[in-house]
Amino acid sequence: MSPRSKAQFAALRDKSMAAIKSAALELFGQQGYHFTTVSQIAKAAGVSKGLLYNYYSGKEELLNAIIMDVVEMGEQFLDQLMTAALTPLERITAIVDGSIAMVQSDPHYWKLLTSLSLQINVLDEALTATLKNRQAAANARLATIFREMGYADPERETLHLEATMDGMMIHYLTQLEDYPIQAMRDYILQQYQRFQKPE
Amino acid sequence: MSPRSKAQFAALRDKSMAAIKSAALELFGQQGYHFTTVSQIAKAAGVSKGLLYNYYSGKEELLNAIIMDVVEMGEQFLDQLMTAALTPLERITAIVDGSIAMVQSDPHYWKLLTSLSLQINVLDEALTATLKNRQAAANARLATIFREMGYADPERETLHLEATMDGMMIHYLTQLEDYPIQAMRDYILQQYQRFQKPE
Amino acid sequence: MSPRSKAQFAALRDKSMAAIKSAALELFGQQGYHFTTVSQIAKAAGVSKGLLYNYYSGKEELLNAIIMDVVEMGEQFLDQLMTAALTPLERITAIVDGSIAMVQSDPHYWKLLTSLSLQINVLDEALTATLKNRQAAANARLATIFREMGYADPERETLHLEATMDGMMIHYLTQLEDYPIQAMRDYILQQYQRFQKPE
Amino acid sequence: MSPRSKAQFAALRDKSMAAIKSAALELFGQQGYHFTTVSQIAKAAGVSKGLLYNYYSGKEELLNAIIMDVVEMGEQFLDQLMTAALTPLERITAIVDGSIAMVQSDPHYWKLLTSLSLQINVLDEALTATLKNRQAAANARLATIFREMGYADPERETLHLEATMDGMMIHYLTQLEDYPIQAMRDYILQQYQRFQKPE
DNA sequence: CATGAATGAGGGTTCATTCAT
DNA sequence: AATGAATGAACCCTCATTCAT
Repeated sequence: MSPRSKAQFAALRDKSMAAIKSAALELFGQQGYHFTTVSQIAKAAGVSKGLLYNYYSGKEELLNAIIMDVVEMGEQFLDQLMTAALTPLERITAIVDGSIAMVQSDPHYWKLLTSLSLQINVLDEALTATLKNRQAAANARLATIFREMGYADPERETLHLEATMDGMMIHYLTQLEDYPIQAMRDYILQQYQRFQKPE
Repeated sequence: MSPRSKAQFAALRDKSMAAIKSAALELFGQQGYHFTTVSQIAKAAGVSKGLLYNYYSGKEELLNAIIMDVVEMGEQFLDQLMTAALTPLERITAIVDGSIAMVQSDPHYWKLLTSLSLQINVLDEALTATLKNRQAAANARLATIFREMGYADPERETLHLEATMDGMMIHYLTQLEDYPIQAMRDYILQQYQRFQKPE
Repeated sequence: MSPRSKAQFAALRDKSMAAIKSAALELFGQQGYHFTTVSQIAKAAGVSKGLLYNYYSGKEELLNAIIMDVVEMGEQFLDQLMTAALTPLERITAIVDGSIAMVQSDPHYWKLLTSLSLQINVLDEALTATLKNRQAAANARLATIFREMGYADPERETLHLEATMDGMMIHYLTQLEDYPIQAMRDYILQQYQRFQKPE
Repeated sequence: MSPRSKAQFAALRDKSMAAIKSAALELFGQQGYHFTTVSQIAKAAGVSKGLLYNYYSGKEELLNAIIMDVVEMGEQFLDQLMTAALTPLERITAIVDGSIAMVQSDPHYWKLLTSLSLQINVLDEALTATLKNRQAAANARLATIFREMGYADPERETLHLEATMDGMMIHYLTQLEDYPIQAMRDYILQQYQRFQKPE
């Protein structure tokens, strides 16, 4: 019936949406959310401003879409890791190394995310709530690893690892090659390697 | 009719500048840097926009001035702490507790500062460089504490403490009363309490 | 596989055009002409924007088509009334009551039409001229009623009735149930009932 | 204290606000509200767009301000008329003639107002409510005239006169010199001249 | 006949900054 | 030292319309 099939329309749409998201991610990461204009994004994506607004209700929704994409990528990473046949220590090592790799491969973007999470009036409440829930779920999974290792308070251990990792990350993001990230990584993992399960 | 003395002018000037900085700090903290307008600051400070521009070349310089104030406050705190008659462990405890107290007393403001430090194009290069130097100096002083305690690699220990502290802070700033900051504080300090100086 | 007959195509076409006009009428009436978008009309009519532009050269022509429909409905009503076997007073009563009934049955729509007739740059000149002619023709028919009744100046009487009716309508449209439209109707008709044909 | 006195600032401000309102009134009247852009208004007023927004929160508030100005002019006219030493018939004559003169002197503007009162989503609720109240107050004053003349139902007579007047006005506004407004005026007043106070 | 992706000119609005006094 | 009126560039967003298929 249709001159273009549904699938053709969908392909067109998906392509444009992906181009827009990709351009926005790049620019938000490089310049920051507030300093990036919708015009810049449209131009970088090779589409008109109007088309951008056909697919995203505004600059903020575009940001939300990007963040959700990344959240889901992170969860898939954690899924794979938790279902793989690994010892607890190997899992932790994979998490630490995976996190470092992610941040190293796209530091601008992680600056953006961390910064946004601390800003007021930028992320809308619905998204903030979602992120909180997802974070809690991830924490619970991490805690099972420490429980398996025999830690007395796995939840506290989870929070401690996350604090150290996130702190390390913001220092790395601020200083980049001046920060001894590999040495820090080794030092963090050392503690878990030395841990002896109490009788 | 008698002209005001130079001292009187200086007093007026200092009072206005302080009012401006105070108003800006308050508003930046509550609303974020980008969502705070110069007009709002001037109105809150009880001065005209024109006067604000007499004292500060713009919104950004005002931000810089505020940040430098805080940096100096932090350094004074560290000064007092390092010259007081304390054991190394007491010093570390004071640093940890002092940091937590500061963040708890004005979380909005620390959200702002942390967020800004991760944003690009907001803080100018000169200020960024200054902050880096000051941070390095503070690190060196912290390292002396760990050296005194007998740690094998005091610099690494400093970075580790800072990472854990900063990570904890951003989690606290994001979750506030949902974050068990006291328990984390105890756990962090525990490690230093248990440390045995190698023979 | 057999191609559709011309009649089938025409039926499809008429159905789509009617759906579009109906949707447009509804939306223009509810939201006003300016606040209704072509996309909304197409969606409400269940057709694509492209198809809408196949049938109507744009938003304005669609409006014109709707207005012409109503003009023709009004003329048919007048036709029936003038050819029916009625006394002059019955005719006037029917006109007054018919007008009130029409406006009461769809006040949003009549708000729209009245408002449009007063706006500049919305209705194009050709349509405005047409409306003027049709109005003049209707006036002439109305005047015959008053002439039949023996009024000295039937044209003036026509203008007077129309002014009173239209004024009453805009007050009704503005105030709706707060306006005593039935009492006004009675009062208007009373004057014609009391009129005595001069010898 | 101030480099410009308060009065000087106020004069500057009032001059600009008046220029803006005057330009807006002119353009709204000529082109209609929706077809007039803020840029056009600013240019016609000889000020920047920014200044316009210093004084009016937007296009709509500017419209509201203009409407309120006119409402108050109308009320002043009615005030003068009601306090002057006139017979009831002279008062009515003055109201009719005054209304016609107002509409004749600025037809575009009255087209605008009438059209707006019938449009949805244009005038905000607060203004609509205010206009309703003012209209009711004006009606009450008009009714006192008819009461004084001895009409059995002065309120109804008021509504009737207003309907006829407003209807006549929209016909005049639509047809201008083609509409026999003086003849209509005479015919309307004739009815009141002939009225005999019942015993 | 029918689709909806794509356009782009132009709209209303904001706000850091300047400047005459 | 101090004011606030005035600027204008740039922003986000809308929507009637076109067009390849």
